[in-house]
Amino acid sequence: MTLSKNFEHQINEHKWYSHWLDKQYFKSTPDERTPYTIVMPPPNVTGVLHMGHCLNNTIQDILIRQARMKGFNACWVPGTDHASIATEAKVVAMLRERGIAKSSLSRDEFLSYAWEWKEKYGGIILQQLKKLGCSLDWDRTTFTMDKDYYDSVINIFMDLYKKGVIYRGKRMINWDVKALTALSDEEVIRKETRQKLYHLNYAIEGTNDNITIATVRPETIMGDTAICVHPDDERYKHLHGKFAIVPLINRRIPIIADDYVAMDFGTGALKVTPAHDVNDYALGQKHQLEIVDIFNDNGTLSEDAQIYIGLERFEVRKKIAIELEEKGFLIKTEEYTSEVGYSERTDVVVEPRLSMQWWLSMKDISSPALKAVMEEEIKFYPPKFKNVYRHWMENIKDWCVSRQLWWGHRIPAWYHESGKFVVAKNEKDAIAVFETEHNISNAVLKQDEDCLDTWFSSWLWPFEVFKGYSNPNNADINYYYPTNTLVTAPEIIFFWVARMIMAGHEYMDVKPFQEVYFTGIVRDKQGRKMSKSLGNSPDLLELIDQYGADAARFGIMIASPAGNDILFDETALEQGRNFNNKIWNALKLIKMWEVRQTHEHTNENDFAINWFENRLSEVSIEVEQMMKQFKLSEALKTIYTLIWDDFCSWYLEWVKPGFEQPIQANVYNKTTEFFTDLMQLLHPFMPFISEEIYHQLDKRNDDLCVRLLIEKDSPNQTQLDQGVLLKQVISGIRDVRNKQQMKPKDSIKLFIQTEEKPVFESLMPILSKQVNANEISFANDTVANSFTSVIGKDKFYILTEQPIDLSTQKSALEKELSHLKSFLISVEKKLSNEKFTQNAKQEILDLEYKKKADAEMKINIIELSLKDMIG
RNA sequence: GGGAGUUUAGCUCAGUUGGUUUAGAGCAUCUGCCUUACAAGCAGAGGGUCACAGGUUCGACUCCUGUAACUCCCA
Repeated sequence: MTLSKNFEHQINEHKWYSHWLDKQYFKSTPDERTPYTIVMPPPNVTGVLHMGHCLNNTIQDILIRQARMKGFNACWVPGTDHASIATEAKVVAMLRERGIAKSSLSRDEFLSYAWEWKEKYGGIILQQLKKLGCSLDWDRTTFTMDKDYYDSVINIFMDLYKKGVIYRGKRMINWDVKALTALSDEEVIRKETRQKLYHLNYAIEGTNDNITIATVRPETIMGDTAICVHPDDERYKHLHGKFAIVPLINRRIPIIADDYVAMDFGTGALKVTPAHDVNDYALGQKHQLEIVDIFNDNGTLSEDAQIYIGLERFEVRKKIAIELEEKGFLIKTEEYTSEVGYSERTDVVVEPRLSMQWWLSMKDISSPALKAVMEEEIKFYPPKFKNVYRHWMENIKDWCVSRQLWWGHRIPAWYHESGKFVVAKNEKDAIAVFETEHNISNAVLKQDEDCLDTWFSSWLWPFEVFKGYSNPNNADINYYYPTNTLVTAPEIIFFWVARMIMAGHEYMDVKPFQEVYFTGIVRDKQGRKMSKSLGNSPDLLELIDQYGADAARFGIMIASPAGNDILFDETALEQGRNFNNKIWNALKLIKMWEVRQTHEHTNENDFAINWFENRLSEVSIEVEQMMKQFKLSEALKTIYTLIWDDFCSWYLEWVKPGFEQPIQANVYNKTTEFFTDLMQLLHPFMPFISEEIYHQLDKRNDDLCVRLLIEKDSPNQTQLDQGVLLKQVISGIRDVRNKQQMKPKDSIKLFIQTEEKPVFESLMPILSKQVNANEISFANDTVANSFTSVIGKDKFYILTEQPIDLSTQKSALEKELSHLKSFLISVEKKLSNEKFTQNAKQEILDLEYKKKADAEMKINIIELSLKDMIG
């Protein structure tokens, strides 16, 4: 069978993924083996695959595939998140396109559209993950609104309510005036925004005096209920206890003093609007100020504003500024840049607002979760995130769990027209409880219209995918939980990771995972975060089509050091594709040998085989170590070098027979064995090509995907050192050849002056092949009319037909000599320093003496050579 | 304003408790090669006063202090 020119990724990806599925290699059920479990961070149900998912899921697949090959019962659970805000926003937009307003629909009608949308577009992303080669147990696919999952979310809400940690309260929240919902602090994006700072005059009651305040929100003056100054501010001391008059509406408000005010900002006088600013609210509470809410839900002004009723807030800002100026209240404006909060979902400016919401008290529930991480019961990689986590957990605030949305888990609270309410699983229960509690009959109750925050369902993920709460102590949860590794983005450390740890401790009494690996954030070449709005996120599926899934995996992994952001560059994928090509060509070479085997046996390839065997052990052990520390990028680099340089560039060249010459059968067999081992090392990173090569190399009854990794013995250091020496000598001599502009076809005669003849004897067959020497022998002295090269402690004389130009040689030797001399001086200086010889450890001292001796010897050799040249 | 982090070759990064032949990779660059698996390749080379300024030490990329720039989180 002839092999294609290059690795055909499209055919092979499809072929192998379906084969793996047919064989059910990704399916996991509890058995006697030790489990290795990962739950996938569920992407938004209507999401599409982007670079962040690619990175995240490639890492998980590498870990899972490696675990599978190491004999663990590997289980990787897929699923999707209902993503209440994001999905509802998409459904609303879709309906709007069809000319349907959400407000014209009943809740049930809206939800049927939403489910329709979910059935149509939901889970596309999971299909896309198959293209990447992800080895997920598809039978376990979970959705956060599956029946059991939904019930668990509701039950947990009721349980926490019973425990008294869920409460209802009017609090300052972040209000999204477009989505008409409350946002958690984490859903608010702060952006540097250019604004105007307006200086406004408020008249002091009963005087002709004024006080000037500075504000960026002149449209909120109708909500002002005080003016605040610093108690020590000399400029305003005379005004303490007096009253000011709000312009345009003429409300009388007190002038209060509080050291919260910064004297050096603006005018040092602050207008206080408790209904529309978090800090003002706190100030209002402290000084018992009146609260005047001047906004409607949608960001227009309410009747309480008295003026500009029904107009939009930013429009009012413009208009009121003009009116204030016309009426003489506006003193001046200045440019001012500060951070303003925007909704993560709708990108509108967030309105701080007082609202009745459901809250979860975090103090008690969070303390075991803090402890678990600080005491490394759960390990974070990289560990720097421990600090971030601690800082947040120690300053944790209560969690606003309600959202003014329909798509999600509906809050199980039921209200009576009297305003009293009960929390219950369904209407029947609610009525029963309510009637008993309040001793009435025929109560009519209405369920809360709001939904729970998405994270209030995803914090159950690690156990509820195994139905650990809905069906306690089932076989799966007992076997797979706690899971092993969580791979996620650092951005959601608080949203999700921290809360999963809390839920795990609260409901399973155990941590949800052993370790968390935080990936970097994928950025573009300019370092910008990839996002839809910037349009700088490449189409991953197109890239996979173009370069292949293995190349995409390679490209994203090679550039992603543990915990650092990765700058995505398409050339990395090209590198991955080239790597595929290299591997493929090595296969082609070996397949050419297959048909030309001889059972004649010589030992001229023994060195190459021994060396590579040791090199393979060395690297296998290194890779194993790196993987344990999540140095995946380094592990991949190491394997890449082993395959490209050590295997292809060195080993294969060393054992390669001459043109159309046969290869010894034992060499051929060893070579395919090595290649197999290499593919096994590579498999977790690049599953498709490695599986294909595995089957190309030999007739197999099994698949690489599930082949068990055999632990390697530790390598023989002498063999490895000799390999290094051989490579150095080959490169050194090739360098001379290059510098002398010898053609590859020009052969040379080589003389070696060494104290280690036996070593070089075993290297000779390879050496002659690699530097094109038709004759190699040992010399005890200088060889006339030759080029000299000093490599390590040995001297090489190269004899050619070509006329000799010694000048380049000479200057090279002189350069080397001066380098060695200054090196020697620095070593000698160190050694003559008494304090050094007294304090340094013996092994350090020995090393310095060795450095000195080596340098002296090399200097000696080079000086002799130079002398010969002159002579 | 508070906290965390980063700064090593043109780019992306390694560099383990201070000492490993006066700092290592990959990519890019340069030189020479269509050599028989691979030009998506082969052979070789050049390139860094380790952000800056001090300090501790026999010895600092590594530890300490300060400065600067950038990044992230929180007010």
